[in-house]
Amino acid sequence: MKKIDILKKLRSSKLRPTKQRVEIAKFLFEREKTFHFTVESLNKLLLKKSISKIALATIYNTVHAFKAAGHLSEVEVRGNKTYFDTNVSNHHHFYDSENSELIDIDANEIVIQKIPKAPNGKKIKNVEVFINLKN
Amino acid sequence: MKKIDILKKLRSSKLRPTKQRVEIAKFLFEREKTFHFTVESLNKLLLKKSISKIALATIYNTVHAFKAAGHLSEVEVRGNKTYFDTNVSNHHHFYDSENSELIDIDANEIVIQKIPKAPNGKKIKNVEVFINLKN
DNA sequence: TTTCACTTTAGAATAATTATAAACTAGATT
DNA sequence: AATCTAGTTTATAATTATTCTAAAGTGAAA
Repeated sequence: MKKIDILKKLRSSKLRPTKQRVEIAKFLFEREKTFHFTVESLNKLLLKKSISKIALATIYNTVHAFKAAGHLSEVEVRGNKTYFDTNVSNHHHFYDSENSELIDIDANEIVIQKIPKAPNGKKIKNVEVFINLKN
Repeated sequence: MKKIDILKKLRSSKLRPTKQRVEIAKFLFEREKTFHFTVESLNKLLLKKSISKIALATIYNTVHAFKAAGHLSEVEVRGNKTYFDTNVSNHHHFYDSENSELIDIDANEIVIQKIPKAPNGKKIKNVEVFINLKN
């Protein structure tokens, strides 16, 4: 993803392209593979990579803004920290609790044959499958 | 579940049946349906029900001891608090984010037809399906 | 270039959970 | 039954993740 696209991405989602947002967006979205992270890990990685220090609160703000704009998805994982995923398409996850690692599984890699109907008055929003791993 | 069974349950899992543990165990396990809770909600409910006050730290200790002994399972839910479930059999969940409610789904209510193989050197521990609900 | 709503920032505040260390107790030993 | 001891409870402090606050900074419209 080029710089111009990052700017488009931000503008189209009504996020003013500030220095910090562009820097974080470049770091998150200018990569081939999808990327899983917590705010803490992202902060550490940004500290290593960048010249300018970005406040932790800004990283929280920015990540949540990207999530609200649909550029990041939040992944529920057992544990204390919140994980985010640059893959915002409908998909599933392997979760390796040994090293707290998430691995994406394409939606078409899992086929569900039978599923219960939603309770009274509710509808199914989406289905998420977690395959927990062991050694 | 009778009181004698609670004592057996605790003894068989090498948990000394203290007053607090018996009280919490009775509250959690002497019921028909499975029960979902957070430490906070359990604390509030115990305060209402019981005569004796149990320290919050003891509730954390006890819930984790029950989990370690296999009497409770931990459910991963998006959000800040940790949910526990008195249903320790292999099963799945509806999650209603409107009111943060979990509903059990029996293992045989969901049939998965196709599943990817585990990554190099890893094995599949278990598969958890979350059906997220909307109105 | 001026203006102003939006943003960033450091630090304080909050909330969930875990650690600490002193007092307590179940159950074994005498 | 009295004593002992390792395991347990408790109040409180500490820690950790996250959110709030309010002052200073900044994109971009006019």
